[in-house]
Amino acid sequence: MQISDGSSSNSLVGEAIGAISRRIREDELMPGDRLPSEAQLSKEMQVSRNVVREALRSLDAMRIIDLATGKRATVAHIDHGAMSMMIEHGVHTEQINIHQIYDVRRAIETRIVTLASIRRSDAEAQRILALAQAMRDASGTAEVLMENDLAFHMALARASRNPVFELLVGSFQQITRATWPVGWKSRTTPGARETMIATHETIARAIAASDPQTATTAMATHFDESVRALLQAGLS
Amino acid sequence: MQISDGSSSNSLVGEAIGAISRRIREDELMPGDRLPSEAQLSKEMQVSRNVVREALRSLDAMRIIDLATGKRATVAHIDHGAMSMMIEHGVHTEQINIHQIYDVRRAIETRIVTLASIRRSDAEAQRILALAQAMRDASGTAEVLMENDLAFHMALARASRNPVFELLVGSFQQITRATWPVGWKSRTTPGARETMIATHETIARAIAASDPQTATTAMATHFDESVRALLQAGLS
DNA sequence: CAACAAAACCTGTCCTACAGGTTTGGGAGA
DNA sequence: TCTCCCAAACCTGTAGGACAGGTTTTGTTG
Repeated sequence: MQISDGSSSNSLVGEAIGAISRRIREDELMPGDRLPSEAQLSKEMQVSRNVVREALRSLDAMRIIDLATGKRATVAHIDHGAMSMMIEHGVHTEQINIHQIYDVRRAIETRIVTLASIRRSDAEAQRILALAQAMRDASGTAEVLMENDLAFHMALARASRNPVFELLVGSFQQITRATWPVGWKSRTTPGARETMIATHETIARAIAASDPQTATTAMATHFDESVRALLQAGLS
Repeated sequence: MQISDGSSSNSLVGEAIGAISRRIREDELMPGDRLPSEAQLSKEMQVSRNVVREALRSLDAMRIIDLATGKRATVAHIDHGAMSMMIEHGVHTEQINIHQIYDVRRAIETRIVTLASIRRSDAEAQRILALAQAMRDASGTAEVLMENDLAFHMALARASRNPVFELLVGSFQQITRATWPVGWKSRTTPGARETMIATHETIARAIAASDPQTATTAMATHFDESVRALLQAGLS
């Protein structure tokens, strides 16, 4: 249904999208490399500059290229911006619910900590420990705590050395930001909140100690606990 | 960095993207609902129709809305088209390698079979069994076998009743299509090929028998075996 | 040879025009 | 009154031109 490999849709814009992405592949352009100008593409494919622009916008929306005024389009680095929007759209239109996202995150992040335990650099281990500490330091301010929590999970994904995991964790960040407070508020006792922070510390220490077993178990526990908190808050 | 919640980039198109997605959210439009016409949006936001069109194209590229000639734009159902292209782009530009994708698939699909074993309808169980059988029937023709293999994994994702899993499995389909033959060819002995098909049958039967344990183990084995096959083929 | 300024190039936005789909509303006929 | 059908109104797809700012290239000067 979509473009992908060979040709494309029946519209000129669709064909242009196909032609441009094919060109990126066939010329083996790497991130940062520049594409031809709109005028040149327009001339080459014999379509109006309008069509070229809409095709470039589409590729930009998918984060396949970067657009900037005055400069020519460049091949883009992977980035979760587009996928974030897709996920958010799915949730807002009730095609996805929060539990489904947590289930996916659990599956992904338990694997991530396993890999992170094995592959993390020392600097990454330090940063992860620091973020866990930052969570504890900020335990009084929900918003700061949340941002450190998100950064913590992102740091794990990065330490897994798999950009796809990083992409996925990043994609869920935005929607998590919208629902995180629900889970936090449902942890009414100091003990429940302490446990949540302590679990992050356990994960951080296990990764620093290159102990995948402990790290993975702790992450699984963390998600079990988070889902319970969300359910308790009566979230759909 | 991206739009998402509040406002947006500094370009008119960026603002238009933000305004339109905000409108979808605030008006609580559901998939299939129609958006205002380009002319109307253009008048409302005081920008040229050109800007509106580029914004709509962007949202279409992210599969947030559907565009069709003559008709007004409608809110879209979730679909993996955009993510497929993003993944393919990542692989072609060497930002992602095949092993990383298999690692993610393993993490996701072991969870999928667990869920599918529990949640699958009888019809889904039948279809999954039928696809495993189709793989065996087509074992002589690599291409048909591959398509049935892909359909098999897609059917599992659907039976997990989590649209995010479906989205992810779908997203990896296109790139898998490009690398699947490598793994198949590296299974040089009839025994290796038989094992690969038999594992799918084991998974199918376990799901039909609502046996998550067996299904999950078999899926893990399947991925271990697939990764070994790819390594053996010397794939980067 | 380095620095700078002008020229050439490029993208962002607007406008107008028209070909061909789609939706709608009204009229003809039952 | 209701149904069916067609024409009018509406809408998107594509083209081409124009111009205001950015960015890159180039050529000249110190």
